[in-house]
Amino acid sequence: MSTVSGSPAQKINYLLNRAVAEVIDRRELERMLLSGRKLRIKEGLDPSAPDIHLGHMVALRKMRQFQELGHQIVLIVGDWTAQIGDPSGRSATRPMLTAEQVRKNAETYLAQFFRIVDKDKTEVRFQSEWFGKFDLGDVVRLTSKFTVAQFLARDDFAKRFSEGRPIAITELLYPLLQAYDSVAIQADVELGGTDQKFNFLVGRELQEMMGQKPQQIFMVPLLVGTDGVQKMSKSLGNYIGIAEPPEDIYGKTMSIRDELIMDYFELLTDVPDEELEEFRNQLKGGANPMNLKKRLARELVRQLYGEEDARRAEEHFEKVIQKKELPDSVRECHLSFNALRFPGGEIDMRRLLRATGVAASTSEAGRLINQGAVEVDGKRITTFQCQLSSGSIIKVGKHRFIKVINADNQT
RNA sequence: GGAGGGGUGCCGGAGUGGCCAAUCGGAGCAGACUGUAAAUCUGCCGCCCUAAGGGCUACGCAGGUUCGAAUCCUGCCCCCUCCA
Repeated sequence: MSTVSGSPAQKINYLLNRAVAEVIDRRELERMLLSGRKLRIKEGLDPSAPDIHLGHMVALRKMRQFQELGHQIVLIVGDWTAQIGDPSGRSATRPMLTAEQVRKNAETYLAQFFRIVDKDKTEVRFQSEWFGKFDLGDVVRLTSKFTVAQFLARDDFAKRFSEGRPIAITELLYPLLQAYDSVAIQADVELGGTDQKFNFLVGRELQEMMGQKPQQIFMVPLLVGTDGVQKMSKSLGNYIGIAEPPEDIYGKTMSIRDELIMDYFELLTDVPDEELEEFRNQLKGGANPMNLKKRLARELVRQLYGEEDARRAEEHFEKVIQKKELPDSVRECHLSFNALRFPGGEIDMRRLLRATGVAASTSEAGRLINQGAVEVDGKRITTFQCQLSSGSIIKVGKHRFIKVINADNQT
């Protein structure tokens, strides 16, 4: 994991300026950081989407920086709010989760979370610690502090309301619960994406109402996903997961559109600002963006896996994608050739592709073959039947490879 | 409590008795072009069958009418809007 070197003052400066969208209240936070007091930095975990991707990483890196300055991360597992489904930035109601799903998701999430954030400087808390004791009276007291108009001020609520689309009552509850979390753990700072601004602000208000000092709000920019349009999110499928294999992280990074390169550098790496400026000039000067993108891809894999894996991922990319050579290792599939033969004795490639899992169905496999997407040992096939020897390499599309081994011979 | 509208493939959204495995758009996949970029163009985009061709499922659920239903009828479930 990367560490920014320098004096505490320099680190604070970096923390407050690099990859930051908005801080409320900035002056106050700066003062608190300089005071030397150990701050409690709150971060919410939404256990409905267990996989962490680069979009989350922007905030996770910030947490890491806070930790390096000696502060305490308090990670809240939203086991209650997950049952509601956070409506932030969405226009549709989300399905509720069962307690069991939440627990399982949280486990996966934490394992990934601690690849970036220091576990020893993190306090993990479950909402059920406090909401489990809530009774109706508490709920009434909590809800009575705010008005519908206040909540309708929130962008997505306002939009849905005016468009006549449904807003579940529980969704209005969401910001309240999240706000109460801040009270429960006495947060000094809450950290997250800009789409959370409303919820964060409710937290501030509620803390003040309940006699606490209102938390400072630290918002990081939202990372645009691999589609180049919408924010990175799992449900949109435009994400790069931090737990994906190095080659995939590298490869997916290479396929982002050029316009995103600098954003990614700024939000996801510690490449110094001066160097980024230089990159921008290079791009303006007509340099091939691919080279910068390779640097970016390397940086990302290095952060998540280390130098050695970054180098290997790059080699893999150059070899397989750029030079169109075979990868070093190809997934092997052992299967009975005889079970896949036509009466004439040749192999039915459609059934083989399905059996190996490359295609979801025989029909799909047939389509792939008809479209010229399938190569056997470097030769494109155009018919379903094929003479195949054990150990053949099959390539489907641009980057799917399998090696088929005839299991008939081995028994 | 009253009135009205609606549930279609991954999503949006046409279709109101046969020409519907279902127009179109998006997503996705593949091919061409490339820098595995983007954009663009082309094709595919339910499942199964030895590709032509055929079969089987499918339009909220369950029945029914009909030679024939996503389309008509009955019941049920669910959703939305407006009035109170």
